Amino acid sequence: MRTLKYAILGLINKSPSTGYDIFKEFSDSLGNFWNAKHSQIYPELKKLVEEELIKYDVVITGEVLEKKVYIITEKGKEEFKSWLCKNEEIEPTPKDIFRLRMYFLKDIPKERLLELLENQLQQRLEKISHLIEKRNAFTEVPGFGENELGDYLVLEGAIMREETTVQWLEKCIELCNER
Amino acid sequence: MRTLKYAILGLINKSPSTGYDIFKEFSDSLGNFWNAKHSQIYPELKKLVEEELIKYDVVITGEVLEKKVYIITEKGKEEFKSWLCKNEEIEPTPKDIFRLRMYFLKDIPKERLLELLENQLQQRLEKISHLIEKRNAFTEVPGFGENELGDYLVLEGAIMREETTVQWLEKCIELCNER
DNA sequence: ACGTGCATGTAAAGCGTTACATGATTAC
DNA sequence: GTAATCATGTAACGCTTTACATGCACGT
Repeated sequence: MRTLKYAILGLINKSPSTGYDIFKEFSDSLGNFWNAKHSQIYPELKKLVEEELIKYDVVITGEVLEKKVYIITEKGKEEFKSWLCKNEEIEPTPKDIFRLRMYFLKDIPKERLLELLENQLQQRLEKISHLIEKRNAFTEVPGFGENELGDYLVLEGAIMREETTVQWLEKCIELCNER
Repeated sequence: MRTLKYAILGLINKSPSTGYDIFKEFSDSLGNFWNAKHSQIYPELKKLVEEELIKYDVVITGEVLEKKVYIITEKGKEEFKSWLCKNEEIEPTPKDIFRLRMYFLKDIPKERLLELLENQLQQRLEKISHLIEKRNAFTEVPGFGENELGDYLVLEGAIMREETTVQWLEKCIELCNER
């Protein structure tokens, strides 16, 4: 499916980037729905150059450090946009180790079970507060056509998703506390 | 991390199963948070036998068809329960191709964008109705200690997750329709 | 001077999907 | 009879993570 290919192509399409820039973006906002390590990014960039979807300029930082700033080609733009407009089946539900554990909760002692649930809850709450901070950086909701709409929507989606997870965890705690 | 190992171990711990049984369970309720193809299951079963966490009896179905019914060993039970009680960091947000597309929505023509969103919405709604049917099979909410509590909780979690996705899609449609 | 971050790569191992292969059972 | 399902496996490929490897730039 080569999804990483299109994720990278999309980022370079937004603005010229180095491999390291792309890596950073995956730990930032994009991390809410895609990510990759640098060991996957650099070989993929090489491949994209071979396919003539991107090219690069070498830029010097400081005295000698060379970095490759990638830019998208016309061919790359076309291929990216054609991918972007494709329809798709919804994906199978993503794997989730914690839910797998909960499926087997009968074999967890009650006290331990509640500890595990509380711990997850705390971690999720912390994550939400980070996400909300990010949302606060938007002074207002972007309108259609504005650059930031994509960023805003996926951030909003991440917050909604996390809040629902919290509600689910609270429900689990409630049901496990019942007699 | 060997998560598949523990998923399989947990299933065999619940009740003796063949490889095919396990495969079926992954397409059923478990599919909401874990799955595997038979090509991954059979080699894993072999490995678990080598590790002495499970063993099997050969049972004849019909005239000649042999099937291997796996059962968990004491060692297997111990290792499974020890895994089950382990605490864990929350996982990075799962990858989601559709959200990746939405992040880049600026490059999708408005009409096409709305088509894509509506299509996702329909698929999610259908999925929800299947999940709700399954929930209806529970005549009442299982209490703590009952066998079905795990099943119920992860099903409930799946429904909540899907409903939130629908709300998010509706929000996307609304914001993309503005002005 | 030293630590953190910037910057780029390769290698090996693990995980997952698709395809290749085969054959019996059961319900219609 | 024939189609769907039960039943079990291997091989090849692709994607992802962890580890190996190196070195500069910049702020304090």
